Amino acid sequence: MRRGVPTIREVAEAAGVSISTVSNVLYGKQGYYSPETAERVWQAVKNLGYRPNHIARSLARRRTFTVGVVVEQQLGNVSHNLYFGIMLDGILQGATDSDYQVKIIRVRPDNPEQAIGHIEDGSVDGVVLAALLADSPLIEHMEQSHVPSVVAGSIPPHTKLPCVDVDDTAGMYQAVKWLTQLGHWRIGIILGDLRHWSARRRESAYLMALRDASIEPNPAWRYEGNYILEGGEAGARYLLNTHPRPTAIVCCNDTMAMGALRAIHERGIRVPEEVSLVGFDDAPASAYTSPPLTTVRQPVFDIGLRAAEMLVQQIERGKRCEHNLLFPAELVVRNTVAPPRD
Amino acid sequence: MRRGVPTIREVAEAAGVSISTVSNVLYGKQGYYSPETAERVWQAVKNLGYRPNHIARSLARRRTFTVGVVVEQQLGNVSHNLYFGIMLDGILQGATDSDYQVKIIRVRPDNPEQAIGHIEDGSVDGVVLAALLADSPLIEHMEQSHVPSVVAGSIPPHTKLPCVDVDDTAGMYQAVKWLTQLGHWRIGIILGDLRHWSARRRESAYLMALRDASIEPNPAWRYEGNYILEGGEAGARYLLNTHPRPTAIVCCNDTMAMGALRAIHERGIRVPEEVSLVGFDDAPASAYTSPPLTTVRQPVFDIGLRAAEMLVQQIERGKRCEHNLLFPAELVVRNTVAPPRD
DNA sequence: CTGAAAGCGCTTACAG
DNA sequence: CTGAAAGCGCTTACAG
Repeated sequence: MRRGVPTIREVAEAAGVSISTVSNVLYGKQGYYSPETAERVWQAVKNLGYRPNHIARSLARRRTFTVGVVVEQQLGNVSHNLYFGIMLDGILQGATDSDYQVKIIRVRPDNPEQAIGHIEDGSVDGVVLAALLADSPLIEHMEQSHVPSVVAGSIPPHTKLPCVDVDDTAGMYQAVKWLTQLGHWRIGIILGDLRHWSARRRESAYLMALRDASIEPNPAWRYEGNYILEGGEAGARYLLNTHPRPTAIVCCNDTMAMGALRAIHERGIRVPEEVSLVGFDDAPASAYTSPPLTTVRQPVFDIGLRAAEMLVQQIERGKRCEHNLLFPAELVVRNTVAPPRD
Repeated sequence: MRRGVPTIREVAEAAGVSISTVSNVLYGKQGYYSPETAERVWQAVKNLGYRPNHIARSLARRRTFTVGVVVEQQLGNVSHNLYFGIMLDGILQGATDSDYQVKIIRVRPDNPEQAIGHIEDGSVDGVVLAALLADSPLIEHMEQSHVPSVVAGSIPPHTKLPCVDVDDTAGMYQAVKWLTQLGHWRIGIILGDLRHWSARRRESAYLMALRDASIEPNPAWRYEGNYILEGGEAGARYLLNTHPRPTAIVCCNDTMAMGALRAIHERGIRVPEEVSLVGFDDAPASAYTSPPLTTVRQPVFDIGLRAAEMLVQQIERGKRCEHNLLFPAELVVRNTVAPPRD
């Protein structure tokens, strides 16, 4: 395996210098070598097709220049939602801009210890914890850990770790408040997976907005979803069977709103004339549903990007970033909301 | 950075044995140590919270137990399509099942050399090339490389590298043939990004199916798309403005079909009564469009999974796998296709 | 400006 | 069964 790959030693021999010198010119250390030496070294590098071994370099420097992205292995994450892909893209951008590579660390629900092993085994300089579950032991672990971390796409209430996320409380509050101002008071909700902080926070914001409008929340209009299409569909079916049924339904992400839309169509109910619908995320597809979905936008790519940047800073400055970063949510008005008819 | 992390030396001291012995018990080498020794070592490991350093281990063994996933940084990949997320999930599964970690290697169109550097710098034992562009220098490079690789989600015509993908030629052929059998002959196509082999192959299959039905392809009914929503929308707008317009439109992926659906609705044209529509992928959302999308299913997760498995085998057996793996495509009939009316 | 040497934290023959 | 030693491919003071 990997036979015949040239090492720094062979470069040194070919250039007729020591390996220290090769290393120095590779690093461009000013004042450590003459121009002629550099020239010979670069020639040898080129002739041999030499590339520094990243592993050896990492061991010697005790820095790997790679960050880990830790993500739960489960529904609603990678495979069922563009959310994770977009965030990963942002993280990739932020990391590679600083010349870090990225490794995926997947945590299996039944075996978080394995993930911890991969975080602590020296193979990454830091990790971004992506949309972790509320009961994940990872966050408590990372608070004690020597390896730097930042939390992205979720804000555990009491953590000391730096977090970057959307202000979903404000976003959801605004959306529900707007519905109430339009005259809706029978407002149903299809919740996200409540193991996520985001889902819990969005429910709280919904309740707060109702209370502030002096509307008593009706438990019959509350459905526990899971952030995926099927959950949205089932949720809408359920809500549409309540009596009286809601005049508006808020979904805690757009994927569920798409599922809900299908169930609503199936019943022959018109959106927004007979029922209003609002989502959360502003996923790419949300402008393409019919009718186009009114939703709350969050900057998922930027969340990933900034999380990676904060992590890199933390790694390089050697101390923890003290502030959280909360992006504002933005209400995106399209065509699924209208005042109630009755 | 990472101060205070215990090393094998400290474990050895705590257990009162040599580091070789520690290493041997860690590896469980039969017959290399007494039960009592093992006991003392494990105690020390536990007390100190020792974890073997993965980098040091990699250097010593010249094996990193990590595979790279190389993916183009660009539209239509990660952020715009669930395709990549699902494939990544499959790769993750396949890799972690064999205790490999995975690193993302992103190739920037303007700088493929950088990606090659990350492949060849010893930080991965092998790579899966995910949905590479046809003109990517990566595949030619990997054919010469010492590092094992498998191509996933694309089949470059003449490569010696093992490939795993769907048989999209058969899938597309079947779909178009079916349309012709229903009586369609004005069949438009919204192509994928033609820099992908998949897009080219699907076009060929479309043409082949037309020819086999003695239908002359009309260049006016051919639109070059890009695998994303906007392209599908623009493509449908274009096709609906041709005279006469197609009675059926085939989209080279579901994401574009969703875009097309929107443009069609916007024009007040009914699907499938006035125009039939077929997609490709069977993305999760495709059962949720209205009407639900008829499409060609490909097993994206399994493509990723098997690609990773083949790669691991190649790494461990030390020799290249000789056969490609072509999953059958399956026509999924939902509600967007009907016989033409005229 | 240059190079010998120690060291990064492991593994792996090898000798005993 | 056990340990001293060499080695993996680099980097980094340090002496000259």
